[in-house]
Amino acid sequence: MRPHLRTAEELVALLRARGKKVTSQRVLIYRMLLADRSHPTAEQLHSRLKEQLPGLSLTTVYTALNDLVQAGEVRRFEAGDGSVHFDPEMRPHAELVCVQCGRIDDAPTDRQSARMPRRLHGYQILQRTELLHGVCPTCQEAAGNVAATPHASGHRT
Amino acid sequence: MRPHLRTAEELVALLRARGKKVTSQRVLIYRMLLADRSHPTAEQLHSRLKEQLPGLSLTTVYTALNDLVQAGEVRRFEAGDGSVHFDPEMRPHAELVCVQCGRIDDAPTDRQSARMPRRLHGYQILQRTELLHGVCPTCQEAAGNVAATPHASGHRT
DNA sequence: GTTCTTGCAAACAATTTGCACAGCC
DNA sequence: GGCTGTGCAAATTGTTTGCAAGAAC
Repeated sequence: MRPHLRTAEELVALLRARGKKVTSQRVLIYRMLLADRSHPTAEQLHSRLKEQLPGLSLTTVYTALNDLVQAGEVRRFEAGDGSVHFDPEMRPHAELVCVQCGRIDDAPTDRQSARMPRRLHGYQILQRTELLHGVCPTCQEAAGNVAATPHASGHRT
Repeated sequence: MRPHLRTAEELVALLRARGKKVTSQRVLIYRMLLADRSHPTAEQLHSRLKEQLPGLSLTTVYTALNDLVQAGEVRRFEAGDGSVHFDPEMRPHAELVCVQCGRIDDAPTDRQSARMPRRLHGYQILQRTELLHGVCPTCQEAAGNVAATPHASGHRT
């Protein structure tokens, strides 16, 4: 029992199974998303894809991504500042979002990250999204090693 | 050491401390947000507030909310379908989001919900947001008690 | 051949910005 | 009185929609 799509071939199978057409655009879009671990936005994806397929329209990218999200094969989330990102990794995991540079990493899924109750407070839980906002290593250094070395210095204001 | 604002009076103190002006609008907006556990959007908040203060503009609501978010006194998050919500509860907790009706509840904060690592994967974690997407009790019933009673019936398609 | 997809442009919705006036301090 | 907040309208940004032509089945 496969968890979720991971290869372009599986995408083809999914599209067929859903009565959708397998177009070169969709395959390319999905390939790009799979190969991109940076949690790109629709626009970022589009601009990268245009290099390979100049005629590709943003609309098509949105359509393809939305389809995938609806099919439950791609995760879509907002970083917190309004930017919307896509992630092909559907296994439960947290996203590390840098509030300074906007960079996003997948948090190493260990203990609690794997937990997703089937039911909670009467709700039937289908999916879980965890966002951890903070400062990435790079930005910590850029901000001077001051903040990098936790010396119990109040970080308010 | 208070965790975060909980009363309108504290809001006044915060504004003063930040050199901001205490306007009737801001107090009203914050009061309304505090009294509203439904995780309203800026527009919902605005339309409710207009009943009490007809002249209130949406711009002002946005400004006030953004200020509060920046001050770290209000949480802002996207439900997953594009709608942006605000929540005055800053203590770590998860949001239960109904994918059918859009209703949002706070998940009873127990065990794992309280966990927020200070550091992870090199990141300095500042805030955590957990979204649990699922079907609320009401929508489960509406969809017929079929899905309500887990009988291993595939819920795909 | 029929149906779904693409690409372009227009339509939309949500949020921000510029500016003059009003209100806090 | 000085400075910030408010309200209105216009500007922006991100995403969706309508439609004709093209590709997949």
